[in-house]
Amino acid sequence: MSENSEKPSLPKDVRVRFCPSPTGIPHVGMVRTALFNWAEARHTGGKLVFRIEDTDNARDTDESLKMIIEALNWLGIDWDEGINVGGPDGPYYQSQRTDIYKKVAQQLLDAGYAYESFSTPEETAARNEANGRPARFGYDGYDRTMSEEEKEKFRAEGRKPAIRIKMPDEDITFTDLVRGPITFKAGSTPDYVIVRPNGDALYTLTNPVDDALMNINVVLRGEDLLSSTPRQIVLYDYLKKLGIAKQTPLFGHLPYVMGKGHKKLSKRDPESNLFLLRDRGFIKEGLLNYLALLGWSMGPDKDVFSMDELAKNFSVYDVVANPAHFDIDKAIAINAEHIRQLDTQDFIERSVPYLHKDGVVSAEKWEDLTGHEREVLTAAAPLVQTRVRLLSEVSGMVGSLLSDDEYLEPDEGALKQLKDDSGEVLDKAIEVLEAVPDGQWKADHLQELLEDELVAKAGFKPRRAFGPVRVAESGRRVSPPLFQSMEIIGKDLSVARLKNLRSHLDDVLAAKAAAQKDASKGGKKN
RNA sequence: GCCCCUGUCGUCUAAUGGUCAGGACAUCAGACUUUCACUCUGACAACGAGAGUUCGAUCCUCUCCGGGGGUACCA
Repeated sequence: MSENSEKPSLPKDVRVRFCPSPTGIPHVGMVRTALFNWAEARHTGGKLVFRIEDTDNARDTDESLKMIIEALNWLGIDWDEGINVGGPDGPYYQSQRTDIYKKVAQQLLDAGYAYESFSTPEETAARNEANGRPARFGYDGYDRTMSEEEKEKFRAEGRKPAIRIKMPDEDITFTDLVRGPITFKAGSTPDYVIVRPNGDALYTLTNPVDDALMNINVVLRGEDLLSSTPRQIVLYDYLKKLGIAKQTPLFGHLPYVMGKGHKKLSKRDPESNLFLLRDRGFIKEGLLNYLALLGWSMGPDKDVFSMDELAKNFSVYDVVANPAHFDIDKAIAINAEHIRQLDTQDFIERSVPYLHKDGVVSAEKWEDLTGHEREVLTAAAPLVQTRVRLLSEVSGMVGSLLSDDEYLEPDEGALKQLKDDSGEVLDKAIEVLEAVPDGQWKADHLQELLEDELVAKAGFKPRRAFGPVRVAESGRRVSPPLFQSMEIIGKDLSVARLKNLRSHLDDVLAAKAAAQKDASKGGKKN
């Protein structure tokens, strides 16, 4: 869709990958990376490979791995080769590929592209300091020219070498798919370790080797990996010479997702935790849509779209390079749009787990609900769908409709709706409503009746008239539309609630007055 | 220190060598209304600074400043 003469064009058969390390809980930055890779694959008709980079035993956990897979499944981000689905280049767990890395490291060594390095980090730092270089100068290449005799001496002492890649002394340039041409100056990237002295291959080796073996030709990853690109480019050159890599992939570095202030969204931020967002009531469509907006946009006037539209329109060339802040309010607003777009039945079924968690219904799944629950929810769904922005808000809206309590304790906001004349309002409402024949207990009729009796005849302002009735029926200041609610609740319970609020009214008003007095004293507790 | 990325309303972004610099979220005001929402109307609000190129720069170049990342035997 987009063109950019400064940027290289994509290969015919795009092969992208998503390769997380299974550490910690899935976070939005990770999901956004997965999403863009997915979108690029779907847009171009290419393939998405899903690999797990579990080379860091200390931090990797099975729990994390399960959560990542669950996250992708929930979101509907699917892949073509890799974990669970297999493919021609497996295994797709790096922990099962150690022999491959060992062999490649040896080939690199034999070809002279890599060398054994006996210097410990401490020794390197000490040399830097002794030579007047900052300790952070990095590795100085000391072992590169070490003679065989010296190495032999170290081995005799029982020292084991790390393996380092030789970096050429020249500028390294590549054209980033999102940032354009980037040049790293010669000498700015030291010889780096690919295998630890204990034989463990590091990310620096495993990632490019697997990408090469899995024939990945487009790498879309986080900006944090940008500065490791020059060393990978060098490694690819070596791998190509060894016949291991077909090509150097194209790189595109996606901007960070930032949290508050100028900090990368950290795992401690609750909005970074995918499952917390889901618990909060984000639906996948809304969350994904919002995440796609972080660093990309569909066009001037469109920011609510589906996954299909994303796949149709996405292009890595349109990704912007500057970091984006995660704005929970906008995320919620986008989510609300998607909730409204849901088919009503779909909406209510997706709400059921949240309702169950809040103790509002008897089961986790729609199919397991009672007939009465389903009936009420079906009637209530259209009333609440435009009134919630997150699925977790549904409970508050339908709670009073599903409860069979004959008295609902007014919450704090509801208290404010109750005035000195509320008793008269309730008396009148009870009188009028008790006389309604069962067959006429319908929202329209109730509305007509109460408007007539309370407003027109009794002269109450609508707000003053319906406020107390609402409080009686819902216990809250905010509720779904009153008359429809009363229809759903039914005559007996509706009237019972009115009567009960009426009989509690004096106490409630007294308590309210006391609370106000308290508050005006300074509001300090203890 | 050195290397690299980045800078348009508070936030996400669009567009452009010449426009009133557009939209969305948020905020505020209003309409609708039985509450709250939905919907609609309106308001507020941005090109980090300085040079240079140019008839003209938000856009091109340079410098500075701000922010971020790297400089690991993490990824």
